[in-house]
Amino acid sequence: MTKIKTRDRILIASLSLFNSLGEPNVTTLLISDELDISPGNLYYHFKSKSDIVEELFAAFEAEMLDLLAVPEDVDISLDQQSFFLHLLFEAVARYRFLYQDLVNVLSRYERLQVRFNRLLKKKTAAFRNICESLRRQEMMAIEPEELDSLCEQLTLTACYWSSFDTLSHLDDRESVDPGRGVYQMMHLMVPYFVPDVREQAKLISRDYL
Amino acid sequence: MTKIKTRDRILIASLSLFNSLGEPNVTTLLISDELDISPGNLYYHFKSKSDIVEELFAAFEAEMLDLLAVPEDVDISLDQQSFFLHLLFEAVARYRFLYQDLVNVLSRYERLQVRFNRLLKKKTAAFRNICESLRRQEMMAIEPEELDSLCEQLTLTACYWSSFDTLSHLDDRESVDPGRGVYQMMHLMVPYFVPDVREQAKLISRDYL
DNA sequence: GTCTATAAGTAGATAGAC
DNA sequence: GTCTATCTACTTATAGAC
Repeated sequence: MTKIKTRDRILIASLSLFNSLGEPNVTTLLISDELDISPGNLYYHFKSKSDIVEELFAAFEAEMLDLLAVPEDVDISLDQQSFFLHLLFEAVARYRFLYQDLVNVLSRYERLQVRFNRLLKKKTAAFRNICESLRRQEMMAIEPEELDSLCEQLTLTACYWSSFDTLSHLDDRESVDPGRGVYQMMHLMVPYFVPDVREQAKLISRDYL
Repeated sequence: MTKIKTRDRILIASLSLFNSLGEPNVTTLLISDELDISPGNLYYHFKSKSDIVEELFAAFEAEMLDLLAVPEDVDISLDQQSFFLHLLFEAVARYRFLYQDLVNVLSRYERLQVRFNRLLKKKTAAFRNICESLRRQEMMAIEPEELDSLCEQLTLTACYWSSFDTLSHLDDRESVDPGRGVYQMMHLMVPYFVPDVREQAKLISRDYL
């Protein structure tokens, strides 16, 4: 029986509530209620609600920066690539409250805007790295203009897939399955793979359905 | 000098404020302030804030249903298709407040959920119609599995492009250029066009940059 | 560290005069 | 139709006892 510190319990409960109800709909009172602690106690650990949000964002940011540190000039296999996508979608899903009401959240916590944008840029850059690696290995054939468009599209999809997916079942917002997202991302790249690789990629992608 | 009724002025101002500040950040007081009328006056015309939101949604819904009534079994040209996309992005941009904080808005105005989902389904169906028309004309070559994935991707992009685009410049949220969105949508389809059409589509798409 | 009590501010909405 | 004044409810945050 490990005893989790109250401070951490607050973070965990907040993340869970934010994800299922949307950050703007979660009050500090609701968080403390959920944990059976007093609101005063919550404010002993965090001087404001925005501190909680910012600390959760920092955790997300750290995870993403770690994940997105894709080395250049390395040969990436299809399996590594789909695994990367899987981890990416998993991380986004765990902090999906950020994306569900993105404009609202970013406008109320202005300090996050720059950092969020930096993550977006890194994401696009990571996709570009991957595509260029695949091209060097002659697995992918794509023109520069198409590559730009594809990488933007991959970034957009990485951001919004899970929100888009939850739209279909807004009633139960607890569970999110990252699989369809990975499938969709793979299928964005499929047309640009050379024929052999294309079939292989389709096979891999189907595992994610 | 036409005199616009106060009721309509409220709708217009609300839409504008919702789009630029995000619906949750716009209070009824702010709306009445913007119009130099009293909050009481606003509540004379609308019995609640949600009435304003729902009336704006109804207008959006009507526009979309009109636009999405794509006839089946009709030959669609590339130009018609890109024009359709243009109109679609324009409509979405004009009501972008709905998409910017979609989960939040739909969870606070529950009655909109079903209707929004219906629009989403119609959107996907419209894209499917278009693609199948292009396939019948032998302009597009695509397998069933790819078609499913493509139509979903088109729907996702139609929903979120303008939100995604505003992320880059969150400071000035007044103007939104639908062009890039159309370009991006065209480029999703480009790989599936037959070679001749592909070049033509690329040319058309560049006009939207 | 945790509680209770409460302050301070803001939102949506109503009542009643003009 | 429009205004002023006001109510109620809720949210964030603080003070001070245990």
